[in-house]
Amino acid sequence: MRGGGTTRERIGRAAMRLFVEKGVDGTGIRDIARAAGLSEGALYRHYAGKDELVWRLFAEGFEGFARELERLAAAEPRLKGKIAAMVAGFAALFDADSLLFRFLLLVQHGQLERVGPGMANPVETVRAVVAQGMRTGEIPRGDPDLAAAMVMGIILQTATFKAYGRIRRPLGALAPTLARACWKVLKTDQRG
Amino acid sequence: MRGGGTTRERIGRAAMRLFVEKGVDGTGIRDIARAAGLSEGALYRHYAGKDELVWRLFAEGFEGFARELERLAAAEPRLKGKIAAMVAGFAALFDADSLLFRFLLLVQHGQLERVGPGMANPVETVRAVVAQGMRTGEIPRGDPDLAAAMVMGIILQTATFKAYGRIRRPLGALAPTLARACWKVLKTDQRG
Amino acid sequence: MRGGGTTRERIGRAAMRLFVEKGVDGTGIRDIARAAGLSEGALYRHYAGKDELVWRLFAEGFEGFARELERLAAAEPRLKGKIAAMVAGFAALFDADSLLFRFLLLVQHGQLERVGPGMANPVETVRAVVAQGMRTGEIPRGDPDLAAAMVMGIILQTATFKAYGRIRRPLGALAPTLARACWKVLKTDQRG
Amino acid sequence: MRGGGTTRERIGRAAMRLFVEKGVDGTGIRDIARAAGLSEGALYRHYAGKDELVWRLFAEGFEGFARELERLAAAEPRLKGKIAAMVAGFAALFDADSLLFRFLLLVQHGQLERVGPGMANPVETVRAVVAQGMRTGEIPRGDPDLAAAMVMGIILQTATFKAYGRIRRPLGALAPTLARACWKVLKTDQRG
DNA sequence: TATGAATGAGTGTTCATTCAT
DNA sequence: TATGAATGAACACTCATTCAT
Repeated sequence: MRGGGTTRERIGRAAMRLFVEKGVDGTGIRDIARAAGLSEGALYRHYAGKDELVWRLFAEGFEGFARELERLAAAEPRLKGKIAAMVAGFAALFDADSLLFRFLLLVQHGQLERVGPGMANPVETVRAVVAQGMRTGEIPRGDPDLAAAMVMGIILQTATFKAYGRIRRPLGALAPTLARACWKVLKTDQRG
Repeated sequence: MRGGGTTRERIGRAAMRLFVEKGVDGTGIRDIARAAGLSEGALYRHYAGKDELVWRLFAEGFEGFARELERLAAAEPRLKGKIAAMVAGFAALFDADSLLFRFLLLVQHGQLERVGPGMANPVETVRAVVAQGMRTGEIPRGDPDLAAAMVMGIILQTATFKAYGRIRRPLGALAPTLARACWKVLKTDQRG
Repeated sequence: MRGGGTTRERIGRAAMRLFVEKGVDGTGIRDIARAAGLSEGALYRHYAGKDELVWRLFAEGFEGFARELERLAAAEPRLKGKIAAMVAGFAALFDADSLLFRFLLLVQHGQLERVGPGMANPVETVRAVVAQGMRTGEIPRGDPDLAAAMVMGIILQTATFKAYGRIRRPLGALAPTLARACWKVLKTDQRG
Repeated sequence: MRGGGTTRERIGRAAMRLFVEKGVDGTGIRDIARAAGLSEGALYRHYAGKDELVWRLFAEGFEGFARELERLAAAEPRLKGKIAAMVAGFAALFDADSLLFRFLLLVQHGQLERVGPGMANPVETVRAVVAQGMRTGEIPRGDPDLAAAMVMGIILQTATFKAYGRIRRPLGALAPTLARACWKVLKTDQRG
């Protein structure tokens, strides 16, 4: 077991890096095995197949992050604080593990249909927080999906620009600005 | 030449539909040829290959839409109007041709590196409008990329939610709300 | 198209020969393609896959032979003649195309479950002729499956010995002897 | 050592069952190891490899049964009795251990070339008994291989039908009928 | 003796592209 | 211009066997 962690983890990180660099379809089992330092056949001791590998990496990151978001939001009593905490959470994930963040962005559209209703989900978490804020009157009533979309868009598109190098500062440094922007958007009345 | 338009156009639309439905890598030349009503070999009379087909479809849509955005922004004298017009332009494209919009969203990350600096580009258009607004003092100074990211995010994530069925109204109906949200975000001071 | 017949037929004969020589599992698509003088990929233009190739070869031979047996039996008015004609039919198939005969013997156990009830079937043909003979009183009543088993066994085991080289004469020369043996077996009372 | 017998025997029985169910090529070492309750590597302490495992199972059953047949035939003074005893021996093996019988039927064609001339062999035993009967004048002279083929066919095809469920009674109950049929066949003059 | 990770050659199959017709 | 058979390299995956522990 060269490198840190278990063989399974080594495979996972190598795969994630390649997926982000070359795309999932552009990355072969051979590439992953070579990058992880073992043979193709050995890989199947640790993951049932390529689809399963992609799914496991996605599901673990997706659900883990969703739970972190839930925790952060729950620790704040009021909506404004919850939004700020969640934005900071997104930024922290990106800064701490931008590979994982970019991987999640990359593969989400192919994996979301496998996300069952019982699985923790960052989108649902944001939507739920926003919807609750509408019920408590902290923000104007409106379509919570639309509100969640705008908040998510502010965060994720900024992360995308960062990933492309259009933005140089760490997202953590931008989190207060992003949070303020999200808050203003949420305070906006959705009616004409 | 069954169906409207030239053979080349028929191929393009058939391919675009399949790419959106099954992904670019999940769609074979044979699928496209069958859907367009010709043989595999004949397809190569119209496009040099699969990569070229993807690129042409992307480049035409991308550049065409960028020029439309430029036109819409140029027709408005002041920043607020430019933003509203561009948001309405995004919404109109989605409502008029959601297949093209979703195709552009889908393949952009694989194609952006082929977009040269001389090519019209919606992202650059938005960025340029925002940067000009900062120079004229219509909005506070700050990082124009960050501002453009937030504006693009509000629009594109809403379109994504719409594509997933999370939002049911046509984007045209939401455009005023989205424009107002964008404007508030742009008016936000980026400094802590 | 080197060699006689269509490419599809060339593939079929090459495959059949290899299957008999090395077994179905021992024969790879690569072997078949090489023996048929084309590339692996091209083979899939003609057969959907290896299983399909085996099945088509089996089904065509199996059903074709069953119909020939039916025809031969139907041309004789009495049971003794039907049995003799069918035995001669088996022998003629072996002598004319021992490759096909041996192929059918080889793969039958893997393919019989795909043989639907609507498909002509040599075993059922023999069984039906025997059962009819029991009804007409030409042979003693008994279990028609047992009677058919003994008749088939006399024929097929002799063919097997011939295939192994234990028997040197062509089966056609042995057919009268085999038919006589079958007839004696059928005349035997199955009761203690 | 769970279950009866040695580990080696447990492996052998598990393998034999899987071979009959799924075919030799369709059964992997991992399947066998799992079914026998040990690991893949451990299996190699007991058998040199898969081919060796198949061969040992075949050779033991084949030779053991041949010797049993020899014993049964030797205990009878006259040909008719020898034939009846051997038929009963086949039936008894099938009824007592149909797994072994079906395994022998299944793999014989792949293994017969490894059967050396010094090895006891049911086919040779039957042939020798028949040939001796021809010499003693108990049955008409003729090709002993042809006679042996017909006798073997009557028995083995009936066993095959039994294995497929076409025949429901135990073979032991059919043995007298089969023996009578064999005897009639042997009494038949092979000349036109 | 037993384990199961690792190997490396092998499997059937797919695919973008070419080309004779 | 159109066809579709052919190519050849790639693909994900399986397997019998070995070996460090």
